[in-house]
Amino acid sequence: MARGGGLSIDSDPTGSFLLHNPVVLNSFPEDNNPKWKLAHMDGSVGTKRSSPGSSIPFQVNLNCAHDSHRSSSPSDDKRAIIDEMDFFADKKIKDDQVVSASASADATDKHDSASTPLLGFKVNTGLNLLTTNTSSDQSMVDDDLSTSLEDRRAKTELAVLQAELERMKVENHQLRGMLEELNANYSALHMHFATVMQEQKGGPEEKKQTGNGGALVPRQFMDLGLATNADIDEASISSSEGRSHDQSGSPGNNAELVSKEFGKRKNGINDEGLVFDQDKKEYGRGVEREESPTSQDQAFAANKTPRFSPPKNIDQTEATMRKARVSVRARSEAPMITDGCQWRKYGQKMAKGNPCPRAYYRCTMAAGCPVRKQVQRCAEDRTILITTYEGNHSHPLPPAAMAMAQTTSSAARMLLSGSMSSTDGLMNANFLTRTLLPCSSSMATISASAPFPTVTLDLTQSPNPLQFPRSPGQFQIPFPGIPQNFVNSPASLLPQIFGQALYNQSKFSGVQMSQNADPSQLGNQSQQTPQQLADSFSAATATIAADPNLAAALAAAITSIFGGAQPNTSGNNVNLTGTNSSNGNITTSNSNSNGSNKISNSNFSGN
DNA sequence: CGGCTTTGACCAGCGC
DNA sequence: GCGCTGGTCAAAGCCG
Repeated sequence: MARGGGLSIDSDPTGSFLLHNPVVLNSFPEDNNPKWKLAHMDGSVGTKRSSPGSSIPFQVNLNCAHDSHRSSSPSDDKRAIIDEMDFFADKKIKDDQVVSASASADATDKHDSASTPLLGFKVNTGLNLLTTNTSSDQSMVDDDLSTSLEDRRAKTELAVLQAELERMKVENHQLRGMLEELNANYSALHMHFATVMQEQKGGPEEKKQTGNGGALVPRQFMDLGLATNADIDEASISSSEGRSHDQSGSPGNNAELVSKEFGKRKNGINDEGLVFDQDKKEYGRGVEREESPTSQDQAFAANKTPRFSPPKNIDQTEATMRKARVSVRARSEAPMITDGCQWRKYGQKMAKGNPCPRAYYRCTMAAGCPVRKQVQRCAEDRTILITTYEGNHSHPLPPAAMAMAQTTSSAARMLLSGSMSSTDGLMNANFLTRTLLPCSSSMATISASAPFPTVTLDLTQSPNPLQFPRSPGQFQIPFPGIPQNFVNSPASLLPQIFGQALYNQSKFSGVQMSQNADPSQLGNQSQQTPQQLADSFSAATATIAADPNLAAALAAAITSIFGGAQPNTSGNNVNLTGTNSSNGNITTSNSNSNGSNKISNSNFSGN
């Protein structure tokens, strides 16, 4: 975390992430800049067709009006330039004028062949009215035609840039306003939730809600659904910091132990169902446990909206989530995808049916963090890296790590909340499909038949609505367009973008599910659980996320803002780290590892 | 020297 | 019960 650096995307202190981009637009002439790709992901970026020599790359277009030019070939530059100018000019200058103007400019420098004459043309068609030096421009015409054109172009560019800057400022203000409103709403909602909780209960829960210095601080999204447990976890860690971490027990399971006790205290649930015991293969019975006749099921029988029968369900979800897995498939040459967390490899095994070894990592950002991940290359396509996450972090996360944590947490919750609502895994998948489908192109797969509930987020698929499930019983949910080259990028920003998108959508799905389950519950505010409240708030976020123009900007900004509530996140900066940057990501040199316990002839140079 | 990786060993679950 | 497999442990070695 302290080793941040390398590739990063910074929001400004106010969290105006996307709108900050125009400032640096001219700094990345090539498309391999992550910022650039990021901007393209959400469809909010209109064009990247400016010639390298042009200094007017208006890539960021929140109006998303020029997407069609994204793939413009060089031959389309003429029209593309016209579109650029459409930012400020009245719509549609006649094409024939454009052609004639550009034809006369063929003799100019190749880099400027598109922009120079067109800009000059633009000046003549009135854009120059935006400048304050029109008269001087005209005087220059008398002296030297070429010099005049140059100056005109420069001044026009200046005017255009100034106008664009102004526009961006306005949009920035608007977005800031929206974010502030969202923030205020969130705080109000959180306060209301705390009040309700205090009214309903007292004692430990009350203390938990205000346990962080007594003040209610907006938590990051990831914690919303699990606020109580998360608080407990943090309290556990902080209270045990003084003593050495005892690995002789169940290593890394302070959180689980506390969670268990918390569960017992609150629910009186039998340990058998909720104990998270690493020594007993904590991932082995996730689904089965759901079916055991515990008090939870009785509650379910009495109340068909298990998600909202308060804390006990949250506990159960939490416990089950430790068994749920979120698998991310992405093309990457790197040994691991960058998720912002710090990992320590603790094992490597050959898995059946895959010549590539499977590496086991555990989060080392905090002693006792239960989160683990497995990294393995796909047997069929070794360019695909499969990373499987388990558990929830029991410690504050750096901004760069929050996205993936949110992703896994949300996906797991989404899956598990579905399984809690219905014993039919198909419903969950269909539900997920329904709720996540609207803006999608990458895919997610739910495996109901796995030993533990697993959500596979497949970012290797090209957008194709006709894709079929990879295997029976699996369902694929596309995700917002993530360019292939983006995923391929070793400095992939995938976690941030994807994580936020999924998170927002998953939250939204939670709301939908709640509505489907029992609409009457929604009217009863006083009985809302943290999950409900979080879902309600997140529904708004999801709605925003559905807007391709604002999704990325708001997602990043919201993440940065709420992430700022985390103790270890200074300010609202969002640092998206690339593969080579930081946050202590292990860059395992697994290329030297034969990596087999009992099979030693693998020369696979991956994880 | 501390942190990390490597890797053989161990354990538990599961199917036959 | 046995073998297979997945998951984890922990000693040894490496590295900065």
